[in-house]
Amino acid sequence: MADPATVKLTKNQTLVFDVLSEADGPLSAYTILDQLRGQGFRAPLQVYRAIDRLLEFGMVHRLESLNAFVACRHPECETHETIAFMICDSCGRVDEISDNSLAGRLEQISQKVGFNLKTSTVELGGTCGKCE
Amino acid sequence: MADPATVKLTKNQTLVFDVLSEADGPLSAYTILDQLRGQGFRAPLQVYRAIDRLLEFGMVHRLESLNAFVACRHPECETHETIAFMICDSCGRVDEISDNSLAGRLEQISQKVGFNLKTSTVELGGTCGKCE
DNA sequence: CAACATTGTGTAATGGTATAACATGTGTCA
DNA sequence: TGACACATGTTATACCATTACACAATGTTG
Repeated sequence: MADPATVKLTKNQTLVFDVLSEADGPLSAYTILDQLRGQGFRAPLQVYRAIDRLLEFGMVHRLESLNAFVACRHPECETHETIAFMICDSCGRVDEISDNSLAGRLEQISQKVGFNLKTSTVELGGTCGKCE
Repeated sequence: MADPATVKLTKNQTLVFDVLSEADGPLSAYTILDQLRGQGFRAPLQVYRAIDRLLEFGMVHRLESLNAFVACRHPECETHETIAFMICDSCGRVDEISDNSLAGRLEQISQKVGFNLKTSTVELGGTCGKCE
């Protein structure tokens, strides 16, 4: 992802990123909003706009199956095209996984049918080791 | 999926399934509702309830990244645990793919970290061959 | 058949997620 | 300074999904 130290974030982007970074699970936009009311946030759009930029920077990911967002925990990864998430039903913990073999397989599958792959969403549901 | 001929569907379930089967792309619950107003549908819950059962039967799939639903085009597949979708940005066409190697890889990734995999969401975005 | 449980249905209200439209500030640079 | 790009603030609205409650249809089982 983009290095938080090198990307110049605006005030709102910083506030939203900090909330997500300090959370230990995914947060919805409205949860973020509530946590930032003390800092002057008043409308969902303030959150969504910040998130849009953070998504572009690769500093935040969207979990489609939860309608929620997480800070990227994968700092070493500049080319984060294909990321899979493991989402624990039980404790809500989310693990971010970058797997070349998986990425390759998805690319293969696409090429086989002439599909020009741009984005991939891979979200695994289940229970994590700790919760068994 | 469950054989539509062997599963006994209720009236509402049949109506919803037929709308999805005849559509050539994913439909949102509210779009389905609008198409069924002529048949007496008046509230979203009528659609959501039918869809819930159809999802259980495996006759319909939910596309998380679109908040929409498609009829299963994969009749031969009884064990449809792992399905990937290719979604064309341009024409909206959705292709359903069942790939054992992909399913195996996801299971491997999970086992490696002690994650008990139950459900997987794989949705690929891009442009299909025809739209290039 | 009658009593009961189960499941499906109808309706209204509400909650949760996301964007459109428009106005205002703020920094940069010719 | 003026023009521009970009971030922000605010209101309203659209879109997606569920809760709660009442009632009807169906299917057991005695």
